[in-house]
Amino acid sequence: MDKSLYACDSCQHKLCAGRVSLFTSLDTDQLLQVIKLIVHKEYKKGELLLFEGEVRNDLVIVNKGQVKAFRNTIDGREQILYIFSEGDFFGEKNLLRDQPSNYAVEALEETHVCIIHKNDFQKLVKEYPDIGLKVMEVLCQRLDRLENAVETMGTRTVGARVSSVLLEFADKFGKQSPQGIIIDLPLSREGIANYIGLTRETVSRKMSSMQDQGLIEMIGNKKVLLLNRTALEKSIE
Amino acid sequence: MDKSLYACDSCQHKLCAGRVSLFTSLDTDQLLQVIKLIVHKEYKKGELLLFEGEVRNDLVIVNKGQVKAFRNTIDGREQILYIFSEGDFFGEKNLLRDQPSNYAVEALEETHVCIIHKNDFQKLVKEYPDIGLKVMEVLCQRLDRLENAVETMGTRTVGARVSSVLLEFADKFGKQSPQGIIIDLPLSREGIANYIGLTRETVSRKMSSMQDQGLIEMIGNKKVLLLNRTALEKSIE
DNA sequence: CGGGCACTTGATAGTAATCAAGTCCGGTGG
DNA sequence: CCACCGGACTTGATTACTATCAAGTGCCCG
Repeated sequence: MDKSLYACDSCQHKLCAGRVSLFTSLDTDQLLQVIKLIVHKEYKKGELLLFEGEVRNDLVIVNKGQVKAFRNTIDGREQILYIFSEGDFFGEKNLLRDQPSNYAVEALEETHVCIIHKNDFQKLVKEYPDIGLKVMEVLCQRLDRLENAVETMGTRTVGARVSSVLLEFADKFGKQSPQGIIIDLPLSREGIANYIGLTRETVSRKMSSMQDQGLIEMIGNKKVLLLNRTALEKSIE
Repeated sequence: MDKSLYACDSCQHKLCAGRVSLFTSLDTDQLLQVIKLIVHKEYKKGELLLFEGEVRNDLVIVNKGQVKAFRNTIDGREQILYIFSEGDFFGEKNLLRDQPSNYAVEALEETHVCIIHKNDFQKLVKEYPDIGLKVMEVLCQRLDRLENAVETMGTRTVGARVSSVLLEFADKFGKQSPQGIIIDLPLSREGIANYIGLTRETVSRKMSSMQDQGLIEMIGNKKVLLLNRTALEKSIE
């Protein structure tokens, strides 16, 4: 994939908005109209796109890069709720009423976003009801993911938690290769731990033992090769 | 509150649908139109309204009673995801596409529901866009609840988990009284445990210790008196 | 080549699950 | 009205597991 195609420079002229599932129902002219409403912004790794509790009145669409949405918990941990990648959006609650955000959002790498004001977006939804349906669809997907997460977090065995996050990342970030699925991990060990409510040491230990069992193979710290997907799925039980 | 007002008998003639937040934007004539589309159904305690994995094509609105939505996890537990009470609905995913349900739904007590077919509901949404917005709003609330749940389940201390569920139930089912907030527990100890990923013994122990600390007072097994809400909130930290 | 940071590995302690008795309460039948 | 029964809840003892604390180790980048 040539990332440069998605750079914000080309956005302004090509139809970057068309790549976002929200707007797939629109034709070229309509997309051009949408693009006029969009403000672009770029963030470096580690920069905050949104503070926990901040009140905003726009919708943010990730156009390039990755961000994490997280909360600082009362017991001093960081609970990661979502990883948003290209095409994902956040701030949808702002469309309904002005509410403080439940989570902070931080760039995991160089990230470019498209920002659209609540009023403009609401007009779009009224004009093109399909966009509203798309939003609803994404919200339902997000519910699915959180329902799974609640189940995972309630699971008492560490193995099941780590397996489920690897399988989730395999679906979202994995690439098929001759040996198996290669996963580009969006998070560090500590990040993974904060995603599933464990400590980094426990995640580290479990991944090592999975490697010993021949289920996965670690390639540096940022990649994992999933050798035997079905065995990993079974190991959850 | 006189429950008989909400019985399905009167539904057919009075405007039961008007009590549901989904339809608050409609006037009397419109409500009558909606009511024509509704099928009523009743369930006894313990009966299943929906099986895990079942594919349905309608939206179910709880008109009286309470139900739990839950999944049977791979490690043999039951993970409760939601408690739906009067005015809540489920099956919203069916509005978009036919998907198997993520969870089973079981009546916690005698429960009456209103069922509306997907096609009819879609027509309603097109005719009265406010209904679509309401659905979106409820989905966002559900996301809020699950985001909190994920944080809670990631919390390492048992006290925080039990406190958070009591506070949640206090908001949803609590009644103000001179001594404090009286909570009608929708779930047994085991049910609470399955809601927050603990065992019934642990929940029992923690509630006993909270009683010893003067934070709560148990009234039989079905009610809890919340003596000191702010102290309970603080005890989470 | 060196420094720093993320990760791994080891030892220990604390906590919740598990296993196992009891106890309480509501309901039922005499 | 009371005695009994069963299910839900409580409490206790033990075990297993993961967090925590503490050293290392390896890798990436200047």
